[in-house]
Amino acid sequence: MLKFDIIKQKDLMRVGVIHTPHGDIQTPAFVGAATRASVKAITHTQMRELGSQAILANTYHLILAPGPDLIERGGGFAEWTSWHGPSFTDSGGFQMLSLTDAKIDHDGVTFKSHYNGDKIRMNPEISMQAQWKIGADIHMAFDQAIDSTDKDLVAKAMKRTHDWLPRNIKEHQRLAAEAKANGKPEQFLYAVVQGGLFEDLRRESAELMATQPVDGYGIGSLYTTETPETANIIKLTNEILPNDKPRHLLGMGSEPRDLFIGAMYGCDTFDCVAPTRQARNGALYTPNGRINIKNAKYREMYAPIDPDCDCYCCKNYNASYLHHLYKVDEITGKTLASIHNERFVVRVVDQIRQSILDDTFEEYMHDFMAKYYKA
RNA sequence: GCUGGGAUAGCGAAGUGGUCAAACGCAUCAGACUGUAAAUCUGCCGGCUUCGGCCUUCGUAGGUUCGACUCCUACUCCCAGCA
Repeated sequence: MLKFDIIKQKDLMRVGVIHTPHGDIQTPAFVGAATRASVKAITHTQMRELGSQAILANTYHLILAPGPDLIERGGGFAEWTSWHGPSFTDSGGFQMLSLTDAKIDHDGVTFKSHYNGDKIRMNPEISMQAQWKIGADIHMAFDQAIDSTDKDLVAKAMKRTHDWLPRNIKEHQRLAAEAKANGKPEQFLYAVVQGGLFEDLRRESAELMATQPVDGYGIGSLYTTETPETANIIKLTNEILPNDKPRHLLGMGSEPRDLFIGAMYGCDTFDCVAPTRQARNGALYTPNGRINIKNAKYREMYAPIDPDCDCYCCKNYNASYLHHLYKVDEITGKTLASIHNERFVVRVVDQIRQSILDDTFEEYMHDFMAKYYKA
């Protein structure tokens, strides 16, 4: 079993430590999205320096290239990538939603590779086997992600996820026993709750998940707290899930508000591609809201983007220079901005953690929100 | 000097008598961004606008025509070849 200590708790909100074979994760924590085993534009060293505790890679993408067998032969995820800290893999379930070429059936999914058109078959067993070969510490069960307000469709995706869960668990347990026999490090499994934005479906899903022999939970198919029901769905889900296991809010964090709400309602880890993607596209987070570094007003701003930011970018470079790097499309600009955004969200979540310990969460959230969302 | 080619919005470049404020690309200006097919996508991009339109443009000056960026004349400038 994955060891998870809760250090302090208030209602659903808690501070804890997830103990993985590759180190501890102090929670709540923001996990960097490293889909193809790289946090885009940022080196592992830079990730460590900006305070990232863990990264999350994607099974589907690593099946496409370079293949789980190669990574296994290369010594597994930590050894092969040189990211020696805690790691997660997502199952590939999200790609059923994000890729239009996915054909879903009762057993699994057939994807068409965007590299060469090859058919890529995935199902719970294949995902589990691939994740064990890749060798991240924490795996996600193969589920069906969906983004719909059509209750029938959402219920169908949930049902499918539920049907697949025992297969995920069985295969995971088989591989775990095999690994143990071979003296290999432990790897852990999170089940993923579905049910969209429907209270009854979420409840049904969470109640089922709660009884399963898994190490923790992913909460899937939620996207933004701009949808008002989302906060309530997170809350009611975590009220049902067992308190003593960690919960990962899958893919949410394109707005800092998402992180506050997630933590407030009992989520322990987060991942989102937004900080790095938005950075590459010129949108940078500051305490006073998001800015676009490409805007003409930064042409001659000789101060850092955020003078109070402790990131490598803000400590060393001014906005005018960064603006220039974007206007001429120099890749270093994207690296600097990605470091800044990633540091921003990592720090926000770290401060959420500290504020929970200090009993100042509400004030911190209030102050942050007032500044960030003042407009 | 001669011969030929050419001058279109910030740049490049379509358009060869009406459907042209003028394709397309770039640049500009702005917006978006979910468990990443995203260093991507969208909008704007002559002036004014109550967003329905109105006005001024296609080197310059004339002309032909109901009508010209498109045809004619002259001029200016550019390019290539020849002297």
